[in-house]
Amino acid sequence: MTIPEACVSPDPEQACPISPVVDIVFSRWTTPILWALHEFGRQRFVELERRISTITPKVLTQRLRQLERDGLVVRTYHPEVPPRVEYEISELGRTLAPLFATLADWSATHLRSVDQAREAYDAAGRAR
Amino acid sequence: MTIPEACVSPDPEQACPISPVVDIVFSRWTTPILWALHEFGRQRFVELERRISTITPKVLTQRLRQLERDGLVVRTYHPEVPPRVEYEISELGRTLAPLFATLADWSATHLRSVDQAREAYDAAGRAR
DNA sequence: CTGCATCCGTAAAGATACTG
DNA sequence: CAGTATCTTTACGGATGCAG
Repeated sequence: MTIPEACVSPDPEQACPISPVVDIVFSRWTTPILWALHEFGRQRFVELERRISTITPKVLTQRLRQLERDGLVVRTYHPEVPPRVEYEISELGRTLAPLFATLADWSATHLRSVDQAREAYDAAGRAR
Repeated sequence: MTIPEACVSPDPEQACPISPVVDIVFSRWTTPILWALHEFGRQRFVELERRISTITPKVLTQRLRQLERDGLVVRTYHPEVPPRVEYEISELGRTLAPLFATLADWSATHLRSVDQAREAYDAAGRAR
């Protein structure tokens, strides 16, 4: 595991009170994972792996551990043969829903503008 | 510039409609930069550098370019001696304000829970 | 099945020094 | 002042193999 406290900002909070949250909620792969768990409910490791098709098991494990440690995801181990592990969003994780909704709203409204800005920027760059 | 389309998710959107926005708004250093510009208005490169004290000029340049390309920040170059460059939030960037507010709210309400979850997790880990 | 361990390549971040 | 050039370091992510 290479992420635990490494993702804690050293000082940027000084200039930005929301940096800590960003590190927790928006580090790599966390949104797809949380979204999948939120949309499709409790599910097993392989299901998540299949849903987020480009993630590797190693990284998926890392991120799930991180999310579990942060209390956003609950991991349930069933000592059977073969073993079965299920993941689900925690109560704390569920409190992120309005945040994600706001984000989806902004996306629907303004994402196109970003694309246009990029095109304009790139076009101007080529002209120079 | 080493970031442009490299930060574009290859597929995760498939499993998460908000991934694109996350890549744009919450990549490294972007929130401190946007926050500083939002809080203190238009300012020069050095001012930003001093405010976000741990960022290096190289990375600050990279991120500002990225934000400019995405249309979230406006860069104004004054051809004087010595040169003067000013950065400010764009109109599009300003539309992020409610999003940041929601984030700050969540932080105020739930950040403590995350800390507690971490402590509990680490304590249990040591016990094992 | 679920994961952990390891090695490895790439690429972003960081530190430092230097120009127009 | 506003960056750029260069080098070093670190982390990420892929591939493989193996254990419970």
